[in-house]
Amino acid sequence: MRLSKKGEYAVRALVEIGFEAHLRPNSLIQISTVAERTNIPEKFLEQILLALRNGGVLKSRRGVEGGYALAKPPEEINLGEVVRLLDGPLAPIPCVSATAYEPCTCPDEESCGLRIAMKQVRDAICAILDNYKLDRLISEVQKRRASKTTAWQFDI
Amino acid sequence: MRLSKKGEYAVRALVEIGFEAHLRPNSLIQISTVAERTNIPEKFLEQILLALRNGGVLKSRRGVEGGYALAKPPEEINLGEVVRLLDGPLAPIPCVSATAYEPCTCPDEESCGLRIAMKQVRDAICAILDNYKLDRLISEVQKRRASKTTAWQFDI
DNA sequence: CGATAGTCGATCATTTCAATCGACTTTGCA
DNA sequence: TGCAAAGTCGATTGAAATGATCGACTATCG
Repeated sequence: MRLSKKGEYAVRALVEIGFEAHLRPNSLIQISTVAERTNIPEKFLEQILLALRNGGVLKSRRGVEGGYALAKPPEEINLGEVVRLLDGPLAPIPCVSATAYEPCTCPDEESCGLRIAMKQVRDAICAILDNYKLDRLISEVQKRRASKTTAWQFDI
Repeated sequence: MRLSKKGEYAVRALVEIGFEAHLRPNSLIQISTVAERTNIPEKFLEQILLALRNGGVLKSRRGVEGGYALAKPPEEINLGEVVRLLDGPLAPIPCVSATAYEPCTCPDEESCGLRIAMKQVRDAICAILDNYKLDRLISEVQKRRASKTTAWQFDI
């Protein structure tokens, strides 16, 4: 039931890019900067950001002063979308996928026990990720980062 | 976020074995029979049943009239246990796994957005699978199989 | 023109997955 | 005792996915 590195890096990078957008609206951030800050191999990250761009989540500009930015406001980007873009369907098995259904090899899909259970798992995963908007995630992150720095700031 | 074939086959086979136990208590069922009924490659199924046996979910007897049966009552077998046995941890990423934690490459685990979101996913998956007992699953299956056959039986 | 930065396709090594093979052991029964 | 049925076990295989890297190309700005 693992998320791939691509899916993992995509979310981590997106949080960083969204964070930057929050600090400096209308700015662009470079692949190399994102790679540094997130600890993601730069060349690999390149592929991932490109996929996010082609999927309409990011926009980019080439050349000097170029870089990436969110293609839409963070409240319109949800994690389900992002993970699907890089990892494919969220469903644990294809016969319970709403977005990429494929039949199973079991004798009868209607009464298949595995399917009954995995349908519930799929629904639970989708309920979380399809409703997790980037703005909410970023504010969660911000809250935690803030409580780290202020911890010693007030401790004079 | 896929379940492997092993995990898939394990649950399907277990439902079949549990079903048999319900119909004929104290009986053993052969690999070949399970393979036929569930449409699972026999030699592959062999590996899986062996793992379930070594994991304490099934018991077996060799030789003539040998076969497999549940090692404990179906209300003591949960799907989380079964899936972990064949597929490893349920968590989407190792840094949110309770049973197999491993650190991440992100700069700060505490404030990592990916981790915040995936923790929730992990909890949701575990809440479902660790509480899904085999007896409940089997009765769900039975209900659906029954409604299939009686559909025409009453339709005289 | 030249530096910067994204784009794109190809390639690669490793691991995982799904499955199969063959030899072996245990068991029950004739 | 010997044979057939059935589980056990280790090795191997082929294919695919994964994670990553390389190098050439293109757009943009000053």
